[in-house]
Amino acid sequence: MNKSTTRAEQKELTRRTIIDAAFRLLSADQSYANLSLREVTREAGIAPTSFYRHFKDMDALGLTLVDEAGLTLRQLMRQARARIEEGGGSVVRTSVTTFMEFVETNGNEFRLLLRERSGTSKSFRLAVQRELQHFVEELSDYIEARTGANHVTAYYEADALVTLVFNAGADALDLSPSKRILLADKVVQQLRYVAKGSESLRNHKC
Amino acid sequence: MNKSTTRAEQKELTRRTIIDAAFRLLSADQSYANLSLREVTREAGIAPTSFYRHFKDMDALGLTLVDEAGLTLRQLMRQARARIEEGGGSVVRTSVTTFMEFVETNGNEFRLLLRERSGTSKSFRLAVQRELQHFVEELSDYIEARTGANHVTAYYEADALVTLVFNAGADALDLSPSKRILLADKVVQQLRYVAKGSESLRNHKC
DNA sequence: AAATTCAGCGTACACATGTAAGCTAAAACT
DNA sequence: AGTTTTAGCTTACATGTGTACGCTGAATTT
Repeated sequence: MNKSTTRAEQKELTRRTIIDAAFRLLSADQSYANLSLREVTREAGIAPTSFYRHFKDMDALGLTLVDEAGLTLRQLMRQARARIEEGGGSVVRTSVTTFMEFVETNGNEFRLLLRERSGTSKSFRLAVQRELQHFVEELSDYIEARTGANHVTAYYEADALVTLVFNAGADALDLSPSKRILLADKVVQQLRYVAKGSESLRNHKC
Repeated sequence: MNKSTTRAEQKELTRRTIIDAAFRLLSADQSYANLSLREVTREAGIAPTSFYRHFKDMDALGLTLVDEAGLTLRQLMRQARARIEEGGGSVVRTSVTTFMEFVETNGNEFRLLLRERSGTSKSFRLAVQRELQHFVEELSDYIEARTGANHVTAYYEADALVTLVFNAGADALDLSPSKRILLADKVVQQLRYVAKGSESLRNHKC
């Protein structure tokens, strides 16, 4: 325990190298599911067997990636909320724009979440679900506070909103930038339907 | 060209055997993507190389499966519409119930669509998209005729409805029957938000 | 009856995979 | 200074893969 833990430091560094390598290998044509341990270590520049010094197996690495991707997304959305509080444009529009920016600049992180949400590993599916649930709950609280809607209603509404946005993100992946704008317009409109419909069914007047 | 094409018949029969074998191998734990040619032929009871007598490669088989799954779904929904026309309960409720039944009884067909929608093959993604588009357009026409909404509005609304139902189906896959009922309630409510919101924003009165 | 087609098979090969076993050198601890 | 720990390496093996090649016998055509 002398000056600085050079050993542990190096280990952490290699661990990061592996994680970064894995992210780098994800693309439209390669999902985490068909990514092999050897590919990852090749990209990371280490021996295949060295992988095990850092992760129990590919599943463990995958769950780490899901966590990181979720974290990135959450940070971005928090940033969007800050922009909103400071009085920037419409809540809906800003949120959608931010999310679409995430999809555009972090396409492979998003693809990971998107694909593993319906993948063959239950733990992966649960991990992604947890990330999404996070957004639904936050949004639900926001709606409840803002509109005074009852708990269940707010939750249903938030869930629908998140679902629509997430799916639009998935669609965006295969679209040209110009068509993405149209897509954004579509989803903004759809979110308004949900918000308005929820409100309208709440106050049965008229 | 004598009595009956025994040769072509047999070929078609084997083709079906392969298709059925492939469907049988799909499950919560196995996606089409990580299904090997050899696994399929083993299940079908033919030699690996015989596969090529029927399909160019696994992609060709996969696209066939997507088509068949889409067809099954479409038939079920048509049947639901018949039930509705005959005056059975709510349009929304009946549609959701029918879809949920499809997910329950044809889980693996649905999983195929769900997974390949975001898979690594663009042609698969497009194939699934086409199936979904089919529903959106049909529903869009229905809404336009029924409510007199403008073309774009009806389309946006239909798109949102299909997205919500499809996603609920995905969630249903990992749930117990009792929780599926709650899920169905949720999605029914969400669909009503969309319908009501769309209508409400259309007639700006009140 | 003779010739042709072809669905299905067996063999074979080159390749990629996950991971077990054991070594090494440097870091960390005593 | 001596001992222990350990990140990373090399080698090795068993297993699964896609598919090329050529055969066979029966169905079909001539």
